[in-house]
Amino acid sequence: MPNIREVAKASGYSVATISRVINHPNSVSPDTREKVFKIMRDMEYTPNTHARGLALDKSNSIALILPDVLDMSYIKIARGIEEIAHQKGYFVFLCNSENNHERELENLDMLVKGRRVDGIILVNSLLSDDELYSLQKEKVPIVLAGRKRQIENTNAVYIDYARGSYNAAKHFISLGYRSLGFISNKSTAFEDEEKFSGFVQAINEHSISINENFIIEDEKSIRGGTRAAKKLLMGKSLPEALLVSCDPAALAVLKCLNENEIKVPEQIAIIGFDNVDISELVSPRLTTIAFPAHKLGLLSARLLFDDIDNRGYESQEIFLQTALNIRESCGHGRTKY
Amino acid sequence: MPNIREVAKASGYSVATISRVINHPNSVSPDTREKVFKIMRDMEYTPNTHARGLALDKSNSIALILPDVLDMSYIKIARGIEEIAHQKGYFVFLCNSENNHERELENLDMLVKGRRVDGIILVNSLLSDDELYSLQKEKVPIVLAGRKRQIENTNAVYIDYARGSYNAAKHFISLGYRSLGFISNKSTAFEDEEKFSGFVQAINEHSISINENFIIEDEKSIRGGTRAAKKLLMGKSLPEALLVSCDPAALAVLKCLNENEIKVPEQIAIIGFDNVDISELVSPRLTTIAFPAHKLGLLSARLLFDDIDNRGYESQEIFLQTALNIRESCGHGRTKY
DNA sequence: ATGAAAGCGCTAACAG
DNA sequence: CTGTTAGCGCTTTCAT
Repeated sequence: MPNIREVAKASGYSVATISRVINHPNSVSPDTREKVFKIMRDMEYTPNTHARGLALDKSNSIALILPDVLDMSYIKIARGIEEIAHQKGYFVFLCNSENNHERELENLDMLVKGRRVDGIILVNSLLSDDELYSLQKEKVPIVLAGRKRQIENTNAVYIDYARGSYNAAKHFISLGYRSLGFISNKSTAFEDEEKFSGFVQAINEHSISINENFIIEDEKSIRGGTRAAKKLLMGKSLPEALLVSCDPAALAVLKCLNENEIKVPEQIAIIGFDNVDISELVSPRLTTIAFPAHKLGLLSARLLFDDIDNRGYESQEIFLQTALNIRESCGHGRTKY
Repeated sequence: MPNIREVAKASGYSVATISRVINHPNSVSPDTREKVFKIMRDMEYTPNTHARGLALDKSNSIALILPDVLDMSYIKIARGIEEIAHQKGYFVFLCNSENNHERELENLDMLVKGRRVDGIILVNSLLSDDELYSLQKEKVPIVLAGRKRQIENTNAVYIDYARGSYNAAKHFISLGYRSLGFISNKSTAFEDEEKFSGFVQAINEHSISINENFIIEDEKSIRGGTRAAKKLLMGKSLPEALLVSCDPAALAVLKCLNENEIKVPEQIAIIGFDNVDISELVSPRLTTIAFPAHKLGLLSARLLFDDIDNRGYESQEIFLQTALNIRESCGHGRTKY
């Protein structure tokens, strides 16, 4: 693997000139430029990123920190980010924080101080305000994805989860349901609190009372959904309508209800969250709250690169809304009572 | 952000000593070791990876190249890899080749020559033997995941896709089905050829003839499955049993059949591929060919790190078998005829 | 057990 | 437009 000195030697130019054609091609005569490019191609020269990184204190890479790599919604976000990064010639470090606060912090430290990433996208981060502040002090561009910005001067692309479940609950209410249940994800994530709060808000606006037996918390997964459904079925009565914080769990609930010969939506209406691909393939087709995950990724990345390319820009906060995908499981079209 | 010189100054030791406590803690007196560690902690010192990478020609990072980040099976692989890498203190570059040969090559070049990754895991790679050879010449540890090794001296963890569909087809045949169909993924991927070849082999062993109308190729997705199902339904007759190369497509086929009031498995039996989580939540529950994606990731990573830590080891080839998850859609338990 | 200094490959002054 | 060179932060001989 040749280095810049060998390219210089082979081309008859100096090291500085080679460096120039790489970094400022216009500052060099067209003639030398072409010659040098040709030689670089012939020798299959690729600049060493470590050397360049050391000299410029820049890595041409960004970090993406996800709470859970196996969650399809996060993956869609990742995809959007990778797309933009690739366009810009950046590579992305994939970090799975496993919803673990400590691990997120530890990774961040290595990434920022050690690897000198040029930017960071934190998806549904667990960081406290203080931690965010000290990250800011490192002067590395950040964007908070999925989470409302709580501190000044930071880019954020926020998904209005609360509004999403608010709308879903409202939809239930408008269809005449008065007894509502909620299955939430067991986690400390900000996102999950929000989902619940939107639900509660809708309920309060209609002075409907909440039956605590219909509020169940379990793992964000198929298993969690199954367990929650079983718990629900053990009670004396069922809610008329049920909002489930994630589609996989919602699908599991659907399945469980089906096995117990409880008709959806006739006996109990259901709405899920996330619009997982499969949700329209089940029967009844699952009504779900969709959020633009891919777009979230794209926007987060753009915001980040705006900041990287042009530090000092004013930071932005973008709100993204969810959409209620009305299908069959919510009993839309039923006669109100 | 302090550098090693400042730590040296603050501690009263030389730069060399600081470096030693970081890299060879035993080559230094216990006393200084403790002192220096403390100072490093106090100053929140983290070594600069670029400088270290430059000096050692090592990056403490590996590259993971995937054909499609949005495919759940690949993600499970990625997860396994990330787990091991994190344990070893490595970071992973996530690269989406988008099933694009050119892009895979280009990324590889930057990654190996530019970023000096310490190892590469190629999942279902599109690389030709020649390309693989020249990669080998760069002396960077490689493991081929998902794909049979075709060149000498390279680590590979291979999934026997062919055997998977062979077994599925055999299962169909043992249940008495004689008219079989196959919906395959439209792609140039090695994996997809294999799936088909296993199917063909099973058929040939029983001198069943193949009806070309029942062999359909479409996109590896829900949409592809839907289109394929429609095409099938437009024909005069339906096969008795259908093998579908991926679960999302299989689920779409199920749905489509259901809408057309064709009973599965009574009128047509179905087996999918990949064991997507949701496949056991639909009705009828989807029989599917599962492969150990997470394990594949784990093993690939271990093989890679064995090679990184100890170059010169003999390379290994590991075969992983699929498992036929028999559920309802294949008509298992029906009376043979 | 510790220190001094060369060198990893590249970029950006600075000088011509 | 091009060349010379210091220096980025770290590791590792080579001394002591």
